[in-house]
Amino acid sequence: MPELPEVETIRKELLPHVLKRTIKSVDVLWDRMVKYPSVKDFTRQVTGQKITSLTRRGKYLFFSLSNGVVLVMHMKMTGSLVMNSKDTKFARAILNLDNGKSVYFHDPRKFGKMWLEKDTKTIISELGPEPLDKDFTPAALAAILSKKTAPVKPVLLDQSLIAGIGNMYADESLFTARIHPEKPANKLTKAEVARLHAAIQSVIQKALKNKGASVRNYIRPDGAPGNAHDEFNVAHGVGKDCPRCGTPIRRIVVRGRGTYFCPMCQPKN
DNA sequence: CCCGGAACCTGAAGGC
DNA sequence: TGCCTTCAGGTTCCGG
Repeated sequence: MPELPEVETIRKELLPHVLKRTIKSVDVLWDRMVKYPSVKDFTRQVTGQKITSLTRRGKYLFFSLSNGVVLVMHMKMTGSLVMNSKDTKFARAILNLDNGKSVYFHDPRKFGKMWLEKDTKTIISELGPEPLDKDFTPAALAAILSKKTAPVKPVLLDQSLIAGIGNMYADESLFTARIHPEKPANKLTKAEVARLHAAIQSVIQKALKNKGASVRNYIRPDGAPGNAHDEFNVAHGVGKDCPRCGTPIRRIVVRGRGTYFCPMCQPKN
């Protein structure tokens, strides 16, 4: 699924195609993917505007437009942005640019959304720090975890606490830090918090380097897959063995999320 | 506040 | 081969 590394890869690779381009027209092929305003008002406010910047926070993409409006996109589970796509079976919206290129919003599941905001603050203020932010220190993570009695995994997934981590990278981070996903967040030792902090950063950095993980429908703007899933240790690894100790990877459900871990390397106690 | 569950959707995978 | 059921998981919303 598109998490921070996937959305950042989309942003980086889309940028040269869209920066300073004018949106000549918009085709909305699935009306309900526009959260607000109405499709008609959305189209009116976007058409003819120049894209002045493309930024990201957590899993949200922000196209800043020359009229001051911000076009926000969220890929949810199966969304992707592809330049000049030939396969239009799952195209839900198309931005046609003045350089003759088009941005296709593909989304088989139709969970993805786009909408307009007056600035990025309305979204960013609801989000916690990003894993690679300067202010995401071990002490900051410790403060976040100490307030929660919930299992550590859903805390990592809470975007208002930390922005950008999804199911795959939560599992990978907990494996790397050798922490059981159901351990109560406020029960982690200082050493575990330090390991988890380092693990989150290294997992996200590695995934960025590998241009995201193509486990489901995620593809990059040029249509190519990412490679981060090649280096997964446990995520979606049922039927495989732990690369560290050889124990079969187990799948449990934590707060409704499929969760993969090594019962030997990540003991409950 | 906290939690569980449903809703949004449809392709893929598994069972029979 | 084909029908049916279940599963996937980001986010929001609703009820207990």
